[in-house]
Amino acid sequence: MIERSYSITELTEMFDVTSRTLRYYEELGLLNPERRGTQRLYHDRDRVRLQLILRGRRLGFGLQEISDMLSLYDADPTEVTQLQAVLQRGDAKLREIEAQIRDLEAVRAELLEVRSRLEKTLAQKQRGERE
Amino acid sequence: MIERSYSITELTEMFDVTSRTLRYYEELGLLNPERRGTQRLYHDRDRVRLQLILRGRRLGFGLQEISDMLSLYDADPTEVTQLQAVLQRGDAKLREIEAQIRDLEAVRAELLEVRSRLEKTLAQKQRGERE
DNA sequence: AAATAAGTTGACGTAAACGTAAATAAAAGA
DNA sequence: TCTTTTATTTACGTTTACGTCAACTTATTT
Repeated sequence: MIERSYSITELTEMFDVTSRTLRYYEELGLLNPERRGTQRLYHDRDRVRLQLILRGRRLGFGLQEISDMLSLYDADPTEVTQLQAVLQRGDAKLREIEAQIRDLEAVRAELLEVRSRLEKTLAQKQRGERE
Repeated sequence: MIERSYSITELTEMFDVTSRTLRYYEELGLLNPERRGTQRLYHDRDRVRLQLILRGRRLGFGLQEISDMLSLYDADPTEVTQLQAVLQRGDAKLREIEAQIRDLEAVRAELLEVRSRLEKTLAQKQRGERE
């Protein structure tokens, strides 16, 4: 696989975001593009991180929260106690995620119920109509 | 089951929200408490709706979006075409939810991977330590 | 070299979802 | 009845996540 690099507009077009968004994410330390003089040069690493960030946004996470999760990813702690702390935080986040999945599945079930109720009503109305 | 009713502070304590939040939701039409003179009187119906709203918030939905979903719940359209429209909107939302569940499960899988990686590193360090 | 396009740094603006404080009214307890 | 307590409306403030200029600087075309 070849190491690609991207200009800011290439990346914005790729993910349908504005350059402001990319600069803002950088301001928060979520992205760290290389500098080619004054201009930003994004690499695959940045692209992947951006993808993760945007998925997080779609899922309703805040940028600070996303930052925390990303720090779990690339954490490489030297101290054992630090490593254990990271593990704890990761587990906590994992439990949150699992709770969220359960909640979403409840929403799904409720929507399906509503759906079948509506379909029943629809069938009745249509039977009534063709008389 | 007895029909209970709640004052605004009872409800806020029940769900750990402020009265401002409840009034704001009312302003947006998400809640419609009875009025006992000038004061608000919430019933079980309101309590259940509030519960749904707060779950929606935890899942990252906006209040407008939540309002739309609630309107699916209590929609009782008279026209067949309207009913079909509601069904369509419901199906669209359902697909969104399912996509969200898939994304969340991906996040879960990634966190589990990170976790096992960290545990391996931890085991190594601990083996190294007791020498 | 001149013109056009792409990118940069401020800096002020904005929508959503409330927080917070002030002024006032109504209910409940002593 | 007097006084806490609870609640109401009004209105300005705040945080997050960007949008939107403006004023330049740097690259790229022609």
